[in-house]
Amino acid sequence: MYDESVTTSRAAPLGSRPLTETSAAHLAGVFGALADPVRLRLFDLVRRAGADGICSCDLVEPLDRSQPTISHHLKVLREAGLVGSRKEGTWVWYSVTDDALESVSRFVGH
Amino acid sequence: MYDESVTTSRAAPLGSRPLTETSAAHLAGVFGALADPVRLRLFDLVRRAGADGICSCDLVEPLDRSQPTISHHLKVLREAGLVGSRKEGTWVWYSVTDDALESVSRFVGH
DNA sequence: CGAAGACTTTGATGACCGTCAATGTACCAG
DNA sequence: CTGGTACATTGACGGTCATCAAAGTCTTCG
Repeated sequence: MYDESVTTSRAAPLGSRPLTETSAAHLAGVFGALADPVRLRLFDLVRRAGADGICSCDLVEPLDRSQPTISHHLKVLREAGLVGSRKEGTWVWYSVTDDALESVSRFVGH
Repeated sequence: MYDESVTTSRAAPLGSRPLTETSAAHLAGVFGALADPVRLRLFDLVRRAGADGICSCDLVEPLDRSQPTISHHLKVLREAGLVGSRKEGTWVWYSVTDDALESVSRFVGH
């Protein structure tokens, strides 16, 4: 069984070279960080918080996961360069960093 | 140990609602399809082939994986809506479909 | 028909992932 | 110091994934 709906039009970034093995690995890492529903919604919530960021404590309940699980996912997002964290007293504020998203944006092409 | 480099500026798509559980699952699926180095380079090669597409037989050698493995990865990309296939005689031509990439593009926000 | 080529599917294996309970660590209030 | 709060880390468990060899399905050609 084959898919016959093959309508293509989007061009690859012209003038650029095919993905090298290492840059593919890096990009795949970023995509991997976004390849989980919980992390996606987590990232979405953080992004909506804007420059001020959002407290980690406000991310547990809306996602209906245990606190260690949220902590784990935030770590993954942080290590992928998608979010940054700032400790303030007892709690931690998260906000997005544009670096990783820009790699994605450059790959998908506008 | 905390990451102190928190420079945020990218705004979330204004006027849109937080990601629902189902749309997050769908998007995560697309990201998951791109979360592997081999699949990323595979997709990159297909995209570079343009509207004509590229024969599956020309995708095995440059990625240095067994032919069944390439076939498997192409299936993942196809089921994610990232590429389409067209059978022609004995062999199969792959080309990109913009649908899935546009979901990504809309999410990352230009 | 029979052989060969191009893919796909199956089965097996080792690695990785999401999740939570339990525990650990840092900070604040009294 | 004691208790409580906000996170992070550890350890364990079940599930999924990438990979290949082997076998199966089509299709073309003689």
